[in-house]
Amino acid sequence: MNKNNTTTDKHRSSAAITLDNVAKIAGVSAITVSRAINTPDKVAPETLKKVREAIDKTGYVPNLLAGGLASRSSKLIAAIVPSIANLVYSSTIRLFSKSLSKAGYQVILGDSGYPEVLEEELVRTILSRRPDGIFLTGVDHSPSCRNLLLAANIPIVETWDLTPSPLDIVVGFNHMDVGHAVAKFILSKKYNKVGFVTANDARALLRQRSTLEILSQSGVSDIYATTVPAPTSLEYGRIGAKQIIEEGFDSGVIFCTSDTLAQGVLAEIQSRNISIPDTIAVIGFGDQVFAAHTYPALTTVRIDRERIGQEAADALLARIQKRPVKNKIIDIGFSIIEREST
Amino acid sequence: MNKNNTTTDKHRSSAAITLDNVAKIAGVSAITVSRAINTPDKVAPETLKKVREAIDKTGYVPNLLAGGLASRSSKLIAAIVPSIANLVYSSTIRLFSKSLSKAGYQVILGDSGYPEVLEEELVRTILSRRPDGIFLTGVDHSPSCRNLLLAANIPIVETWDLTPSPLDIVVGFNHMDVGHAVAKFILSKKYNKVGFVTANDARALLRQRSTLEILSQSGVSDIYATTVPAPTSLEYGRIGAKQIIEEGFDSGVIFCTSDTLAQGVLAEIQSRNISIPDTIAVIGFGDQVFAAHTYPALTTVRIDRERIGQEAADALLARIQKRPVKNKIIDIGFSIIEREST
DNA sequence: CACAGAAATGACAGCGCTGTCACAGCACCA
DNA sequence: TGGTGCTGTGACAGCGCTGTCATTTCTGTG
Repeated sequence: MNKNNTTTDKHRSSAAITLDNVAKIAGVSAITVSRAINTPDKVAPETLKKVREAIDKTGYVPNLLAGGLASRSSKLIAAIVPSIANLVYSSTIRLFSKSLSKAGYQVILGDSGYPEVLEEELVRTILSRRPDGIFLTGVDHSPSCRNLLLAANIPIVETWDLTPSPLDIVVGFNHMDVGHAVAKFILSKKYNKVGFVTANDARALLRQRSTLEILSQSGVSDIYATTVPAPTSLEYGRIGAKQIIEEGFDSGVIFCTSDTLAQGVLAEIQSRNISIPDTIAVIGFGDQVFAAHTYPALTTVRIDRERIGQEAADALLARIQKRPVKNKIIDIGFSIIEREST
Repeated sequence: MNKNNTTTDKHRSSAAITLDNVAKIAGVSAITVSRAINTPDKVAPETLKKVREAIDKTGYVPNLLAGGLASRSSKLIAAIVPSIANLVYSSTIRLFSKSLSKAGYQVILGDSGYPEVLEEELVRTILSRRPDGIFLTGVDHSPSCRNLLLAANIPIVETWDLTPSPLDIVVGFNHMDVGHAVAKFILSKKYNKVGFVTANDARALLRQRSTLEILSQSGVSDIYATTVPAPTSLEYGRIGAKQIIEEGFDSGVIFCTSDTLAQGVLAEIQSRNISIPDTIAVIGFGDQVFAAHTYPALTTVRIDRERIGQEAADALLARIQKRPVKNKIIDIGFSIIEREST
């Protein structure tokens, strides 16, 4: 309330504490305070002590807007995800943030899940903060976005998918391979009919299509499929299951493109008093934390979401610190986890 | 690749496009470009057109670090939440971000859910970005945090709880009232035994305690309670239910401090082939999107999480724009939604 | 037709920090 | 004893933008 304004000089009001104030109090120059904060090993121990005391006394909080402008490094990493309210992405982002914060970077999130906001607009907004790197979900971007992104001249990591020609680095897995693997799993179990509850999302649809591909090659033709809106929810899982059951699906296996959908499918089946997995089996996707604990426990495709975040952070840091990046294409793979629902 | 660097003047490399570049191309001064971007109605239509063309041609993206430094307004709002991977908070944050982005503000998230990171440290980091306002979850902050926050001299909104003495503004509901209301609901249903699966979190514990208070006043003494770690998960719901059932709880109602826990409780009960709600009834908390669609549909306490985000954004904007704030304490209330699980 | 007042534009300084270069002081070795 | 190289510190300019005030041009009115 009162210990501000050492110099009531200017017409601008309520002077916040600046580097200069701290420097004056510590009896050193501003640049020394800067070094004491950012590269303390380049400052003599006694000087450091004086500076630290001055900082404590004043309650100085550095201004990273100014720092970023001067150093041309904002210490900000942008991440664009389809929805922060989707657990699928949040566990990845959580590890991503955590790894980066250890290195002194902060993550700023952009939510691309609002159809009314153009992706390009979002990217512009984000880039105006001058992030030192950017995390993207997916590998499909509009040409204008690609241009913006490339012009920004910062490290980029695309995630959740794979492409032979990433903008910079890509960390993900092959959705077609997932589809094929699930198809083989289904075939090995000799289910007579196969149902699909698929979210209306490019990657989910690809997984479904590639499952179907192998299935029809192998002569499995009793297929019941429905597409539900993205993002997935338990409700849409129930609706999807209801649909295919009413179309005549009465036994076999249902492959859902997310564990959340699968959870809804389980509920719908149970509400009809149909036994799982004896009459209808269910396969999810993602291996969310809850998948192992539903009743019955869910057979699903495990994706190491945390690892995506970790690898993305590592790759970005390597690029930023101009260390060599071993691999521009990082495939984290997947595995089928068999539990009680099949 | 080539249309950069109009002036290869300095030793600094790879010149990005700046306001000055755009101004030169448009044949106006830098400040006019600034106005064309920020206050277009103060610029003549023809000038605006010229400037817009120059911006399009160059692909100029404003630098908000510089802008924020000069204008002393970062257009950034900080939000501190226990975990971005928790849907309870993410739906609030989503609406909060959305409302603010319409007004030209961006939200930067801080995750306070890592016990190894001190809250004070988090707040410092966030404040170093010079946000124009801050969103806090909960009303309990360490004294050092309060000081930091107050010294920042920016609008603050605390959420998810109520207090007679907010730092600035508070948007939430009364957890004790929730407990009382649930107790009355339980009494009205005449359950003989009451179980609690409670997350180890201050607000959840308060809800449980206040439920218990009314219950014991009314002579209900057959109580089975267990506390599970926060954040809540389906798994802990199952574990909690298992515990109280093994302690002898065989009929009545279980009140869970989150819908996620309740979902786990449902699963555990079903896995034991106990009928819901005839033998054991279940009450959740939060009314998450899935609550209406579980099997059986979950009776729960509805909290309008989106409204918390909306009101918080509105209040913050009012403060920032120096409009009067009608109410510093905003109680959004709650309601009990009765479904099939009771 | 002169002049007040609004509308449109520009010049300039400075927001708070850091990169760069310069320099003082000191230990060490031939 | 002089030079070499290191450590610690400071002066200075400038990052890219906007607040402020000054200036010019364009209305409309009596």
